Amino acid sequence: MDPLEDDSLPRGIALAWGVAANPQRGPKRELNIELIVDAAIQIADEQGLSAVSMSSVATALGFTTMSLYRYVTAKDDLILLMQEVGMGAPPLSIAETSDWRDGLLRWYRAVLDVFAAHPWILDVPIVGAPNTPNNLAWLEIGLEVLKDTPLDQRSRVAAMLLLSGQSRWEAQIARNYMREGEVAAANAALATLMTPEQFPYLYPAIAAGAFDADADNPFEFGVSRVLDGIAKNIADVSSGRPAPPQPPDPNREFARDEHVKKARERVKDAEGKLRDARQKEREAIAKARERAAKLQ
Amino acid sequence: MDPLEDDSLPRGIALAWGVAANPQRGPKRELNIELIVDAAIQIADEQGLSAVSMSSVATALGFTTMSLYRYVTAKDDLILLMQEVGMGAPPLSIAETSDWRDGLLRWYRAVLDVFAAHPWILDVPIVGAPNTPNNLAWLEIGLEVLKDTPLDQRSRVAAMLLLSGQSRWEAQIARNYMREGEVAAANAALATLMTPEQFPYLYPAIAAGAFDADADNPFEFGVSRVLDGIAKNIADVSSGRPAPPQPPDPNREFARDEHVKKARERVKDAEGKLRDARQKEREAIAKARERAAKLQ
DNA sequence: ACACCAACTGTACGTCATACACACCACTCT
DNA sequence: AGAGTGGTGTGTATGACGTACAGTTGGTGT
Repeated sequence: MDPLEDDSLPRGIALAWGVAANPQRGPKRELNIELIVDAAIQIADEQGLSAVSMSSVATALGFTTMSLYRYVTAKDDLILLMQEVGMGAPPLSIAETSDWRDGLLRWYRAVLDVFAAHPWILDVPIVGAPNTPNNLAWLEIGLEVLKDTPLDQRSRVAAMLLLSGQSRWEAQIARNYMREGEVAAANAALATLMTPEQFPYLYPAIAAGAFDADADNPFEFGVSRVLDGIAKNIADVSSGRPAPPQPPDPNREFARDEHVKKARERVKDAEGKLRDARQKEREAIAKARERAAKLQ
Repeated sequence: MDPLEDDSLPRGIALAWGVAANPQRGPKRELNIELIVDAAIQIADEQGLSAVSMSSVATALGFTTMSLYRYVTAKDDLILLMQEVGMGAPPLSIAETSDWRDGLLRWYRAVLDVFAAHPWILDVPIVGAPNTPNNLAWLEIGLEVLKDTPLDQRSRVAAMLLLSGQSRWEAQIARNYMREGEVAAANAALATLMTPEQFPYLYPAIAAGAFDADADNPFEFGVSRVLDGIAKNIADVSSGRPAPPQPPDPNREFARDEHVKKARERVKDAEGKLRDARQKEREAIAKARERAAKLQ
């Protein structure tokens, strides 16, 4: 019946695109994926992502745990679909402006709204580039906002990626500051632990309340900087000026793989001695224990 | 012996600051926290954070699982300490420049080096504002870099927070693009699924290779924008010009709590009907099943 | 009519974090 | 010196979790 089916695709992705093969034979299905995902989302909304277990979802639906596996190959699939459905489609009003900056700000705020409604989305680990319809739709509408901009394709995508990251980060921070009591307590504890000598620049900042929940701090500091940065890039490009290159990092004169390996080595080396010492300590303990065991 | 002890502090934090109470009585301790944390880090370095279990760490050390609980109240403590130790102290060379922009770039690259060496740090959930020595030291040195800047305390902290977020995000992305084969495969799959009509702006971008692993794309696009944004902010402040306010969002005229609640409601409302429908469907199924059960 | 396969159930397994009870030990106080 | 106490590492147990596997039942294509 369903002409679209593709076994080569991860089941979750296939489901998200609605191209999963649906079998014809056998008893009629009593459940469906939307129902399952929806139940899972409801649980996550109410009790957080960690409360979403195959069993909790199944019981919410009145089925057994294992029945879900007829619709989803693994819990990861379910999580992926939750994220996709939870994000939803971006409000089209985002693109209803001719000012790219206004548009991106709308985009950003819309994303933050989604995160406010479904905070658990922030707990879903990022697996790779977006490849499900709603997630791509968010990217799409962002690119539409940038359409009259002189940026090239790569830069547009990079700009949207940047904004995505910023929105996630901001939402993350906001969530942490949700419980204000904890913040105050943490700040107080911090004050007793850190000394002005240890942290000459940080201490006064905290004393000045820079760590408190946003009082008069310009609320959207982060996005504003990001948008300013994009604006500068746009201005540079449209004035034909090449973006001034960052000063090269002596350790970054390699291809990416190479570089990461290098960095890894450098840090590893730095930690090497300490590690070796501890390894030895560990071995010494192990030996001592063996000896003790033998004696006994 | 240890004059510093504070029961009111979460054990993990106390340990990080080295102010955890160390008991006098009883048999000599065979283990110590550094050893445990170090073993855990080694496991995470080699097999990822998910491979770190109380049992795996204990066996690596040659002790029983439960013995670790004499040093750590819960696995979360261990994770917190792993993060703290994994971050390490920031290289002091970061502040050895009089140019804030250069300094922040060094800061950023140093953080990326750490993430390259310990990718699992990205998997450690952010719990709140940094409150352990090394994490604060990173913030501290960032503030030092900004010391000759006209920014006020809050803005400096906000700027560092922004840069932190960007570095995490960039590292996250970089990690995802590590497995290039997968990326290519995903892009190919995507091409078969999305149509140019559905995604008029995105489709050409992908076709143009905007999704491919960084080829000629300016490598540090994100940071460059962020630094440009901070530069603009600095310029504005030092020229006495007040930062131009973002256009107010009609939904953001409330205090933060209020706003989040509001947003939550809006999205919830939007989804309400769908949800209700599905809830009803679910109930209908449940009833049908009950009836069936009774008949049987 | 029959064969087959699919939908849901039930049970089982391995892993995990962690509670709790033990046996043992060293410092402290008498 | 001897007892008491609170600490050590160990062993066992529990409940939650994801999911493999083996039914049992029921629809559909032949």
